[in-house]
This record gives sequence, structure tokens and C-alpha cells, in this order.
Amino acid sequence: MPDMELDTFFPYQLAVLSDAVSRSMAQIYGERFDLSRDEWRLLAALADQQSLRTAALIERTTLDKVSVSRALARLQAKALVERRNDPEDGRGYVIRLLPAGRALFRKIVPMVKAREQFLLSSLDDAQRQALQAAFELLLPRARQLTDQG
Amino acid sequence: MPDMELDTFFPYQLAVLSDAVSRSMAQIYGERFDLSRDEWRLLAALADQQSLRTAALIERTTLDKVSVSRALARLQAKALVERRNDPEDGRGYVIRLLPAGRALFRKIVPMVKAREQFLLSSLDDAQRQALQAAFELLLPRARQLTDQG
DNA sequence: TATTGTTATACTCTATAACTATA
DNA sequence: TATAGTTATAGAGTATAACAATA
Repeated sequence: MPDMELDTFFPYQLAVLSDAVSRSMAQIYGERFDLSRDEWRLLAALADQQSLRTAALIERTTLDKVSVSRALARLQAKALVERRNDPEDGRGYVIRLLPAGRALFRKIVPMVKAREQFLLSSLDDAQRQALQAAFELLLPRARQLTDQG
Repeated sequence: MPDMELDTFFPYQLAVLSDAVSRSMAQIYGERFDLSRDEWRLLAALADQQSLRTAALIERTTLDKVSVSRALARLQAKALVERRNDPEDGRGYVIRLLPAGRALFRKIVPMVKAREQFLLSSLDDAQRQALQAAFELLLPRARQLTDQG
């Protein structure tokens, strides 16, 4: 039988870790503050910007336009963001955090950052740097595989 | 505004990478061989064993009992595995790969292994070791965070 | 009374395509 | 004719609880 130990198969390890880490973060923005992952990502993408077009949000969150459209509608219904017509393109919108959205984001950030720090504090500097490098190298390769079919 | 660059937020980087890697693998077992992720994991868990009880499958795949029950039902319908009553516990089953399941698994393994190698070949030893260390150190910490709420 | 595994239910996500308004 | 964004639809995955059979 070909050797295929699930525990040592890189994509499996990665999926298990990512799932566990995502859960630990979603506990904060999801359970405590009732945001979906997509809503949380949009808040984060908007937080350091005056405003962004929808297209920029799609790019900065790696979500697709349908997910962004729906998450924005929910954020707007909660009065966390506002959407205005883009003066430069009548088909598009310019999105901006409202004060309530900004306040919510400010409340959440220290909590998720603390969890991130708790995780990363178990690694030394060399390990963190290697991990960063690994992310940068692996992501384009994985996308290349998927694109080539 | 608190500093919260999504691109440098570890859980986000991890989720994006894991999603991209999973997609590149699912293209093989999913699109080419019509297996769900859970079915694929069960085949892998069974492949190097004569037989396994359901409880062992749950542990080895990090799936829950509902997912395992449903994925096994599908694998059985495809005649890839067989389920027999466990002689030692009338409530349980003993699961075994059928020859067709073994043959299918043998066909898929080299393909996903090749993709895994293509990914990992871009990393040097230090980077690979850092990834391994990250998996071992971060996973229990992430679970600890989730468990403590 | 507790445990194994199945089934039911409701909910969320995802993928795709169709659609509208504008370019 | 192409693009930005919305809406529709169907399928897949997820969480929870209820359940039957056995321990």
C-alpha cells in the first residue's frame, strides 16, 4: 500500500490547524459580537481606510463579489457601514465604516490580537520568520496548481 | 485606530493558505474521483489498516460521528468499504476497505503526493521544520483557547 | 443510566448563473 | 458589448438534538 499517513500529510495538517485557529478567533467575533467571518474581514479591511470601493474590498479580503455583497448588506442593516454611490462610476459604491462599526472593531481587535499573540508566543523568531516565508512561497504555488487543473 | 492589517494577521494568512491548498487537493479527489473531503479522509485512514472501528475513524480523521456516519454510508453505497457488526460490541461496526476502495486510493495517492511535493519543494529545511513545529505547538494552543471560551 | 451510531432539522456556505443598471 | 453589483437557486457542509439499540 502506498505510504499515506494522514497525520503527516501537509494539506491535512494545515486544514486541521487552520480550522482550530479559525474556531478560536470566531469565538470572539462570532459568538461574542455576532459577526460572520466575512463581516469581520470587511470591517478589518475598512478599518484603516477612509473608504473603499467594492472592488477593493473584494481584493483585500480574498472574498468573491457575492459574499462581499451579502456581508455588506448585513453590515449596513446593522448600521456598521454606509454605502454611497460612487461619483466616478454609477454602477459602483463607496463603502465607509460608520462610527458604530469603528467602535465595534476597536473593541474586538485587542481580543483577537491577544489570541494571535498567545499562539505565536510559542514560536521563536526564527520559526516565525520561516513560517512567514513559507506562507509567501506556498500560496502562489497552491494557486498555480489549482489554475492548471 | 488599532493596527490590524489583515494581510499580516496570522489566522487570516493561515485560512487563505489552507483554503488554497485544500482546493488544489480537492481538485484531484473531488473533481476527478468524485470523493468528498470526508470520504477521502476515511479512505486514507483505512488504507494502512486491516480494519477499524468507527470510533477509531473518528479519532484518526478529526471528523465528528455524524460526518463519519454519513461519509461511510456514501462509501458503502459506492462499494468502496464494507461495514460488519463488531463482534465485541453489538452497537458498533468494524470497517474495512474493499478491493475497489483500495484500488481507488492507490490511484489517487501518487497524484496528491505529487502536489504535496510540488508545494514543499519550494521550502528549505528550516522552513519545513518551522512548519512542523508550528503544527505541533500551535494546534494544542488553539484548542486550548477554544476550550476555555 | 450511559454510549454507539443513525436520523432529523435547521442553518450557514458555496458555486453558478441570471439579472439590472451603467459604461 | 462589457462590467459592477445584486438576486436566485440549488447543493454541500455544519451543529444540535432526538432517537434506537446495546452496554
